[in-house]
Amino acid sequence: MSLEARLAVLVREAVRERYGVELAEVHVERPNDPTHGDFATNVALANARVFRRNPREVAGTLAESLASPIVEKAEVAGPGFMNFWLSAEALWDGVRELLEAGEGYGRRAAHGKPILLEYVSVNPTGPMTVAHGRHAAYGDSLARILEAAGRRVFREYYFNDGGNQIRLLGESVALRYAELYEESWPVSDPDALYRGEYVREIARDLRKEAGGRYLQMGREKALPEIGAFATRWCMEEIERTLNRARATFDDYFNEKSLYESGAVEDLIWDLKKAGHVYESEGALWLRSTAFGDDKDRVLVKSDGSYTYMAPDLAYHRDKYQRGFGTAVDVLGADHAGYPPRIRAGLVALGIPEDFLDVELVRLVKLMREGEQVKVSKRAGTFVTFDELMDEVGEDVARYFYVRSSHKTEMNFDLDLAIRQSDENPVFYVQYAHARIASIFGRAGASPKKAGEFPTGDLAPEERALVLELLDFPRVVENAAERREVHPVPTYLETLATRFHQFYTVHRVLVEDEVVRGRRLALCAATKVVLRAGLELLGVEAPEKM
RNA sequence: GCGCCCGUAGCUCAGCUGGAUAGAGCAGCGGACUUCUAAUCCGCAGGUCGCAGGUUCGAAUCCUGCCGGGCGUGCCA
Repeated sequence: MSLEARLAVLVREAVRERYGVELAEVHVERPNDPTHGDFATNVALANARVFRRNPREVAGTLAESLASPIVEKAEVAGPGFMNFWLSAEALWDGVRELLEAGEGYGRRAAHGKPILLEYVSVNPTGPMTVAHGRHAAYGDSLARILEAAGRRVFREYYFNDGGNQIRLLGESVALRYAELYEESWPVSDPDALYRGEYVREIARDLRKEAGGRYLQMGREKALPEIGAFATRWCMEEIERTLNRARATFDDYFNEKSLYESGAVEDLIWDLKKAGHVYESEGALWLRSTAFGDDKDRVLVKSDGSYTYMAPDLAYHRDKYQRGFGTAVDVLGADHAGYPPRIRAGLVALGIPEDFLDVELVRLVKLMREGEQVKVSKRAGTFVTFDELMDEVGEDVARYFYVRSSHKTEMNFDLDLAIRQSDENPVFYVQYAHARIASIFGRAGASPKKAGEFPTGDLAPEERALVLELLDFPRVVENAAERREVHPVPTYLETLATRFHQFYTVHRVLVEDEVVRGRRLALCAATKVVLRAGLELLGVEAPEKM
C-alpha cells in the first residue's frame, strides 16, 4: 500500500474514533512546499460542515490522536491543514520494497478485461511523417504505461491497401516507372498524384525487381500489380520506421478482411433487422441521430459502394466481439467528427457507449526559421519521421513527442530541435542514470546487493529523493487512468532533479559503511525507477554518457 | 451559424481533476569543479494564469458570458 493510502486510513480511523463519522474520501497529497511536511490532508477543511467546528480545532484533535509508527510528527497548519512528517523507518521500508521489486516496481499484476489499443494506422501510401511520429510515440508509450498499470493491452494497426488512395499511388509510381524507360503512362488526374521523392524510389525498385515487364503488358492489367508493389513497399518502410522508433504491434488488421469475411455485409444486415437504417435518395442511412449523433450518416452510397463508415463500424464491432472490454483509438485531431458517429453506430448494435475511448492527438505544427512549414504528402513537401530520427536520434525524438500532452497542439521547431538536441531534457534524465551507473562501477558493488538494510535519519535531500521515488507507482496509475503519457517525463525530470541535488550535496562513496550503504541504496533505488520510467517511454537508460 | 478542444514567464510546456507564496526546461544575468561524470548544482530576474462576472472558508482548476486561435460540421478517409 502506498504511503498516501496508509495515511488516509489512519486519518479515517482517527475521524471515526473522535467524531464517530465515516468519511467517504480522505484526500492525502504531497505539498509543494517541503516545510509543509511530507504529506498533507485537508480533511478538517473539506468536511468543516460535517464537523461543525473550527477546522483548526478539528485538525488539532486529529493530529493528537494519530498514533502510528509511520508518522513521526503531525501538526496543524494554515487554515486547518494537517501536515505529516513520516518516520525514517517508514521511508526505508518503502525503499526496501522498491529494491525488492526491482524492475517490477510500479508494475501491477494484470487485471480486468483486455484493452484493444489501435494507433498509427496510416495507410501505406508513403513514408511516415513527423505527425505520424507523434502518434507512434504516444501510442506505444501509452501501451507500455497501461501494461505497467496492470491493463492487458493488445496493440493493433488498422490499414487499408485498396481503394482510391492506393490506385493513385499506383498511378504515381507507374508514371515514374515509365519515365525510367522514357515512356509515358496515362493517368486519370495529374494533379492528384503523389509527388514525393519516395515515388521515384519505388519506381526504381520496381524496375530492379521486374524490369520492363509492366510496360509490355496492358496498362490496365499492370496497374493493380504496380499498386500492390507500391503498397507493400510503403508498408515495409513504415514497419521499418516503427521498428526503429521501438513502437510495436501485436497485429496488423487489414480492412479488406472485413469484406472477405462478410463482416461488412453482416453489419448492414443486422442494422436493417434492428430497424436502425432507412433508404433515402438511393442511399442507405444509419439513423445515428437516435443515438446522439448530430445527423444521420450514409452507410451505402447511391452507387452501391460503402462509405468508410461501414467497414469502420464493422471493424469496431469486431473488436467488441473479440472480447475486448475497451477499444482505445488513437486518432488525429482532424478526425474529431468521428467518435460521435462511430459510437452512435456501436450503440445501435447494442454495444455499451463507453466501449470506445477515442484519444485525439493534436497536429504537429512544423516550424522552420520561425515560419510554418506547409506539409502535404501529395505535394511531397513533408519531413519524414526517419529524417527526424536521423537528425536528433531516437531517444530525443520519442521524448520530445511525449513531453507535452497529446491534447495540445505542438510547435515543432526543427532548427531548434536539432540545434538544442544537446540540451534536450531527455539527457538530463539519462545523465542521472549514467551518473549512478558510474558510482556503482567505482563502488564495485551491484545495485541489487547495495544497502540491503538501510536505516538511519535522512538528510533533507535524501528525504525529498525517497518521497519522489515512492511516488512512481501513483504516477503510472494516474497516467494510465487519464490516458496521458506526459506525466511520466514530467515525473522523471523531477526525480532527476532530486537525484542531482542529492548527489551534489552528499558524497556516496564514503568510508562510513552505514552511511555508504544507505546512500548506495538510494542510488540503486533511483536507478531502478529511472530505468523503469524511461522504459515506459521507449527511451534508453545509458550506463555511460 | 452550431458542436468540441485550447489560451499559464520572452519561447516550449507542467500544475497531481478545489488548497497554503502558480512551477520546470530553454533563453538572460551572477556564482560553484585538487574530491563518486560540471550533459550538474546554487542564486537573481521574469506572471492582470485571455477578459468579465458567479459558486465558497479557498478558483489557473468548477459554472455563465464575451475575446482570440484550432478542429469538426462530406453519399472523402
